[in-house]
Order: sequence, then structure tokens, then C-alpha cells
Amino acid sequence: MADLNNLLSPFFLNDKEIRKVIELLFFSYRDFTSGPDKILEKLNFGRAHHRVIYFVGKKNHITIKELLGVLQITKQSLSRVLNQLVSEKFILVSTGTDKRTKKLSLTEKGKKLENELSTIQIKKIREVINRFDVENINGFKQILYEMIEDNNKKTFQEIND
Amino acid sequence: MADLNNLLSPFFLNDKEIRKVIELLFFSYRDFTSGPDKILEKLNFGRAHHRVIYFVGKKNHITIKELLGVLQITKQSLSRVLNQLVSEKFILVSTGTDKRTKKLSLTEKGKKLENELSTIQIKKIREVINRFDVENINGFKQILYEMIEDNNKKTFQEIND
DNA sequence: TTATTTAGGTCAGCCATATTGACTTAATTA
DNA sequence: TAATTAAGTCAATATGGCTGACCTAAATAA
Repeated sequence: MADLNNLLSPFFLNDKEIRKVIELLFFSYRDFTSGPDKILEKLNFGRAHHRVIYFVGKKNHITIKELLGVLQITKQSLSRVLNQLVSEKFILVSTGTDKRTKKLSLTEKGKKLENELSTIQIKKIREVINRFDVENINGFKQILYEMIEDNNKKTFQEIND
Repeated sequence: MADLNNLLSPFFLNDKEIRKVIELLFFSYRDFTSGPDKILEKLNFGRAHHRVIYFVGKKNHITIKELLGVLQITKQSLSRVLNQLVSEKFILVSTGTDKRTKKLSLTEKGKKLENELSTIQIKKIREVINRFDVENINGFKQILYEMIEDNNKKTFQEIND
């Protein structure tokens, strides 16, 4: 039966092979975040701070509500992290046209940190990806994209329009 | 200059495109772990328990030391999680030939939970992966593998030999 | 055989990141 | 004017990490 399955669907992957993917995701994601973690530690920041800095850098003038939508954490969780970043002058808060909203942006200090952290991850990805051909790279991106829940696919598109 | 780069290296990816990969990794990894999280919550377990159950299931009779090497956490961190799993009879501890060591294995109850959690993730990966061809899938696995630090590549190989 | 190393455990305290629930303020919109 | 929305805050709780100090028992090296 297993043989028949392999015969009929050449792209079929058995559980054993798929478990390897589970492990690859675990190990690669952990190592992917380890570089920035070391820099953040010196500033007494964590990965949560990195995410905020990343997405504020990505979308200048992002509001609190939008940021909460991207991060999918509670406003209480965001509050602590964001207040630290604001009080230490990595992030600047201004009022929106709708005066209920706030617009977040990186200060020069914030941009510098954002750049330092992203450079590590960009370099790492580029080093890996340069060893593969364009079909593999596009396939890689597409597979990751398809692993995202539909709701969050929208978010990905929104921050990239 | 950027044009020249693109001209000379067709596989060159600019920072903007690489940033998309950073985001894809963040969103996909988060959604990938959200399924099991819901089941674990009912048992008052977290992702740390899942990892222990996963790797004990993966390598029967794994020792504490080996498990610490895979998870890369301190024994104090492992201790709390593992003791819960043992006291709630998901994991069985026996003594190794070297009587200083302990061998961990899943009980029937543990196997059942492991299966329940892994099934969700395997299903998710299979659903995605079945929409791609074998070259894309292999490329995907290889790129993830290359993102792992050398030390941890060894670990991945060891648990898969 | 004694000394050292190794595998594992434990106690205590600390920090980061997340949660829920309840409540407030100010501004916008119906 | 009433309802909704964006944002903030206080308090309590859980999870999952960490460091440091210290312990036991077994295996191995000097």
C-alpha cells in the first residue's frame, strides 16, 4: 500500500519525511533568531522588542491597532515593550489625523538598531539563498506563504503593498 | 549598480525581497505552532512540553543529556517540564546500562498525545507540500537545513540516523 | 585506591513574555 | 446625545527561560 502510494503520487511524502520538516523548522527558526537575541540582550531587550522595532521600521506611521493586528498579542503585552522603546527613544509617537490614534515611527537611534538587527538576518538569508537557484528560492517563499493562515496572509500582503 | 548586480547575478535578492522572507518565517512559524498550542492548553501544558514529548517520541530511550543537547535549554528549565510529564504519566523514566544515566520513553498515554499533536502539524505540512513539485519540496528542505548552525546540523542528523 | 569527572537533581530567586478581566479617557461617528 | 473606537492602565496569573549554589551516585583516570 505504501509502495502504491509512492507509485501513484510521486510527490507524496511519508510521515517520517514530514517529521524532518517539523524539525528543520524548529532548528532553523531558533538559529535564525539567535543572532539578534545577543544584541538585544545588551540593551535589556528581548525578541518582543525586536518585533516591534521591525514592524514599525517596515511600516512607518503604523498605529497601535495595526501593530496589534500584526503581532497578535494583547495591548497589555505590547504596552510594556512599546513604553520601554519610547522612553529609551528608539520609537517616536505622534498623533494621527484621527486624534484617537497614534502613529509610531523609528527615531534615528531606532533606525540604527533596526538596521543592525535586520542586517544580521538579511545576511544570513542571503548567504543561504545565494547557493540555490531562483526556482528553489521562489518555491521556498511560496511554501512558507502557504503555511500561513488565511487571515495572516492578508496581514503579510498589507504590510507589503 | 543595483541593476548591474541584478544583471550579473540573476539569483540576487535585494533587501526588500529578503525582508519578505523574514516576515514569512515569522508568520508561518507562528501559525505552524498554533494548532498544538490549543490542545496543550487544555492539559495545562505549553510548547516546552510539546518539544519534550516530540523528541522523546522521536528517539526512544533518549537520555537527559541528549535531550538537553537537542533543546538547548538548562537542566533546571527541562526539569520542571519533564517532572510534570513524568508525574502525569506521559513519559516513563528507566535507568541506563550506565547507572548514572536515565532513559526516557513515551507511555501509551504519551504516545497518544504525541500522535495527536504531530498529526496536526504533519497534516498541515502535507496539505501545503502536496501543492508543490518534488524539486520545490527538496529545495525547501535544503534551504531550511542550510539555515541551521553547523553544531545543530549535527544534532538534526543524529536524531535522524 | 583515591581523586576526578560525569549524569542527574534540587533549591532559590530572577526576568521576559504572554494572558484575562475590569475599568478609564478622549475622540469620532451614528 | 448615545454609542463606538483607539488607546491606556491596574492587577493578577502562567509559562518558560535564566543564574548560582549545592548535592548524590556512578564511572573513570591517575
